[in-house]
Amino acid sequence: MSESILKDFRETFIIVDGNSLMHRAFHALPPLSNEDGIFTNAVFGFLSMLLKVTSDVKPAYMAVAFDLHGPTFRHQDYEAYKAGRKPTAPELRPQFDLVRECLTAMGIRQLTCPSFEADDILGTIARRCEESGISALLVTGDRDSMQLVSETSHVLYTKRGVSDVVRYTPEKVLEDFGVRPDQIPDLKGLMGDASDNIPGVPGIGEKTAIKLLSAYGTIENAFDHAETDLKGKQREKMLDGRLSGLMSKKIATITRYVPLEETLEDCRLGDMQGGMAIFERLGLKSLMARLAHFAPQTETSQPETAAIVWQEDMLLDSAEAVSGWISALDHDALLSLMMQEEGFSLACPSGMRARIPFVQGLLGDGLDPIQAAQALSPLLTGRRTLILFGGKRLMTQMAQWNLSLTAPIEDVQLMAYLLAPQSGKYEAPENAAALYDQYLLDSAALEAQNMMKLYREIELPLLHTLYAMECEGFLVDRSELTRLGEIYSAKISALREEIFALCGVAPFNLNSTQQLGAVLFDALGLPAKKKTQRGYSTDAETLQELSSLHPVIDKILAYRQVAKLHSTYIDGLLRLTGRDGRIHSWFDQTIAATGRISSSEPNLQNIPVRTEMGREIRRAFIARPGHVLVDADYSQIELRLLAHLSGDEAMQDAFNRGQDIHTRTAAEVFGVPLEDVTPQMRSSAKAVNFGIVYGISDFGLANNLRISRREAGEFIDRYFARYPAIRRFMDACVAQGKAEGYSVTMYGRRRPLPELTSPNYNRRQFGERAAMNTPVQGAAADIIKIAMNAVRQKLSEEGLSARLILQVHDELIVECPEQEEARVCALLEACMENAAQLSVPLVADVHAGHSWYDTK
DNA sequence: GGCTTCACG
DNA sequence: ACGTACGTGAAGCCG
Repeated sequence: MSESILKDFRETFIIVDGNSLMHRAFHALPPLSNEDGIFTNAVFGFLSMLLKVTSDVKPAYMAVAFDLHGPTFRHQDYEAYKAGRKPTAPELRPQFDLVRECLTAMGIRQLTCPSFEADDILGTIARRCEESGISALLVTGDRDSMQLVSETSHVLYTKRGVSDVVRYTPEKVLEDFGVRPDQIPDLKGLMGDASDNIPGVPGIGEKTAIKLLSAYGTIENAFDHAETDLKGKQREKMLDGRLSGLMSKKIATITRYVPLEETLEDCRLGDMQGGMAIFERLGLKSLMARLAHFAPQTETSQPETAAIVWQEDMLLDSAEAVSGWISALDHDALLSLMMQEEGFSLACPSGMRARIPFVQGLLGDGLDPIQAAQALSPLLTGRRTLILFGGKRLMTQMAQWNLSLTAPIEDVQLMAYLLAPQSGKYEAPENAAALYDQYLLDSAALEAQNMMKLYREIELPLLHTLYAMECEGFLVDRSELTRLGEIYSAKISALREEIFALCGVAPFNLNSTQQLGAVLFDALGLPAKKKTQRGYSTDAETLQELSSLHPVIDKILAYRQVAKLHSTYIDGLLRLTGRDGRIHSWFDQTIAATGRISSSEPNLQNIPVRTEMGREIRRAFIARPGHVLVDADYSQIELRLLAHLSGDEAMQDAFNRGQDIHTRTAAEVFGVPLEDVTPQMRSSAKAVNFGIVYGISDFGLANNLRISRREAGEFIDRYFARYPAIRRFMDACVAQGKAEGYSVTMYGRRRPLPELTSPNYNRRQFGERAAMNTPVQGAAADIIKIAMNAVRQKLSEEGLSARLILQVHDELIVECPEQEEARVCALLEACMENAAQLSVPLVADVHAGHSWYDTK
């Protein structure tokens, strides 16, 4: 973050939208109050954010802008606007006075102006900074402010809560909004903004608005051309909505000329130590500690963990330049490397940085991506540790260019995932220098959260295990897939004819749930049960209940089943089979919030098995000639973990005796001897066991077992009466989650659970179920990862040519020469069963066969 | 692009 | 009064 500021030696002005950030802070944090019963959550969140930005950016100037109440110039002429305003919560209102008291004590200026809003003040400060050659950083949670972004004025947007921030540059605004910053008011003018009660041009949405603006630049110009250039509905909407659109743009435009008394120099930042006393009074202890870091350093102060001072970027546009730069490197043990669209970026801790831009088009100096990668080969195969972001992706890319990446690596994407496993995408740092900075920060955070071992001993080795699996791939019998496809096609045609005949209507698109709903529930008059957002629900569960009312229902269900098999599995798999006849799926270890691995392009973790027709697909997954597949799956790993983690004696006893857990549960719950358990009883008990692992609710169980909610509740009560330690464990999971804010597995993997403090009942309930499920599902994920790494290592140690080719959550598949079958079966079983030492046996069932189908 | 449906653990 | 079982990915429709 400080990098772009160091580059041009400008001073930075941080201007904060006080109202916006206070609201963000208030809603992001639980309603904490101090010893005196005063609510301080918003004050804490706000100041915490302020100190974070200050330490990251080291600004020369700082000010906080606040709204004054009453109508504003921008909105006064627009009555409807007022209706959209929500009253400030009673717990928040007094915190504004508190935070302003704190800011005053810290020597931070507060800027207000009657009739103007905070973002108008932001606009004014940004303009004045631009005129004075100062960089501005606008801190706000208000997307309207994006129009103020320029080369030297950036917006630090608080996406969610106060810690999740994104820095908006002009490029980033264009990327996210589809228009330049100065076009944001035009965009709002066209598409409107429901949250601000800005109407826009009725009927014009985001996509159309962006299209019009990229063609015409401004909303005015778009209106001028609407009559001649547009046609049909769109032309009509634009002509009708002209006045509303121009008015909307006016409302959305932030003024940059607010009459402020203060000069920029008035806002110069001091050491803020004056805040100490009031922080103490308010009981904000952790802020005191952080504020102390800003105290003027005395000579005896400890050396800080020295931040890197990055040198100028070297531009390397030839193989010779790259070699020269590499040979000039210090003997640093580390080097960070990123491959981006524009080129490679490199940085090492001595401060040296370089870029290798990719040559554009056919002309010009420089290297194309392959040449650049070739020039980097000494590093890629060297002994220096490379710090990467998404190392597996880079290894795959290099392999496509016939290059290898064998150097030891660190993967900051894995670190970021472990630190925040549900944020989904992990934004890549801007360049290798920023990547190195993040590596240092994330390493420290992993240490502090006791996850370094998880990273180093499980996730990082797993990256290589997964890469090897992807390279191996899974051999498929294309002719078998084609043969099945023909059978499915024939069934689809036949079913389609029968369905149209039975319905007595003209052919319609059977794949359209809307058209199907219209036929079943309007034309045929069948009773509609569930509704979806778009009309009737036609899912399998709903249709099943109508089965006895009309013969077409079963045909539709059959059609759906075969159509799914054909489109997703036959067509999908054939399309993704490589030239080597094998399917190379992508395994992603940075997706699932619980720590599971995901598989895509294609997903090999959802190949059908539950119905015979679907299971046939597995006949096409085969071992190569002279080889077999060895398949091993954990038996009830999640329930065994539950028995272990909860310490429940009855459940542990069942596993220690090798009993069928669902039968034993049925015997317990129904109070009958094991041998008297009927299949129905076992099936119900199985549903309860599943429910327990998912975080039980009477509603969910009732739905699943098709019994009343009351009966389901009684069922659960009886279950917990027989397994009391499990209830205690579940309660403890939720309590732990609420106290710490996250769930944790026995290997230290964390999953933040902000839902647990949500004011929304449903979100909170969801949080509780996730708190019960995550320690179990997550630990199972950890254990099979340990097993996978062990399998790779043991196969290598024993010199076997067997290779791991697939993982399906609790199942591993190895392909090996026929003569290795017995050894591999034993090795696989041992690796899986010894992956963890639990208080109950961990059991894996192993089977071999020539196709995946045959291993069952 | 969001919704619906359905495949797996 | 509310409205859900936990975790994923892919295909197809529709506006």
